[in-house]
Amino acid sequence: MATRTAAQQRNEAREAYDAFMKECPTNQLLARISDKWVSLIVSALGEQSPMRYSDLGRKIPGVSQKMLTQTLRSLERDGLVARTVTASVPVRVDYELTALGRNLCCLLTAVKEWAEKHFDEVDEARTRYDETA
Amino acid sequence: MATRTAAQQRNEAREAYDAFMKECPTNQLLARISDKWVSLIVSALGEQSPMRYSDLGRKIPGVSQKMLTQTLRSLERDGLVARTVTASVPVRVDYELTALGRNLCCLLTAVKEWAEKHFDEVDEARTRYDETA
DNA sequence: CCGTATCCCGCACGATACTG
DNA sequence: CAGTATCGTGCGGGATACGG
Repeated sequence: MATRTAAQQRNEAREAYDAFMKECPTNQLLARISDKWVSLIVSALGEQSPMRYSDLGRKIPGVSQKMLTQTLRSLERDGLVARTVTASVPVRVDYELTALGRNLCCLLTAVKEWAEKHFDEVDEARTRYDETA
Repeated sequence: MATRTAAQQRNEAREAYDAFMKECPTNQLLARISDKWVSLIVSALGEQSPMRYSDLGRKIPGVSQKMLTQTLRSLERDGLVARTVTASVPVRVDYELTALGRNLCCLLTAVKEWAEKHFDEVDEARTRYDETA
């Protein structure tokens, strides 16, 4: 049992690799931002702010309550959006971008505008690709 | 068999609805771009181009063969990257951004740089949030 | 070297129902 | 109105093996 199998060695290598990778914070943050709900919510709040919970739900097509709440919570945790509760009947909750959030929003709306601008080219490329297949 | 069942009609209506109303095509494209593998691959190709398949695999941490191939294919289909096969032994395949891809790349690397720059603030916000909990 | 094909697991996500 | 709680499932995506 002194001998180490190839599988074991591969596993150890993989674990070491994983451990190293977990420490690369930049990619993690990038992956968090590169999420479709994140970009949709942030850009929605960029256009109009503050917005109520239900406003966001109506503005963003196809989002479920769960994902809306979940994403908003994570954005709040990351300090990108601020949540304000107005205790009344019925309760009113507003969301708006923080300074940091507005900062990021510029970049994301730039991406969104890129999508609007170049959609035709992409669509064209797709049909061309599919025809050749 | 000439009659169309109510279920069929409902289905067709639903599909038409989904196709058109679900959300403007812009948001779909935005969702496609807001994918972590997409952003990682595009930004990798932005730094250095052209790159071989295995180079990309080595450069991007934690990507599987499957996701690498899959994402590259979709990017090729969307006209964002170009794939060049050099028939030799062994085969050599190079990937590089198209003009459209380079265009998008500027924006994505801006996002990546944002992530690098503001990571500390985000991390700080997180610990603050977790403490208050 | 550059993939494609296959299996399979976990969890992201949606649907639904319930509270303050 | 603004959420939580719970359950079911589809599919993203990893591991493995094989083909050109």
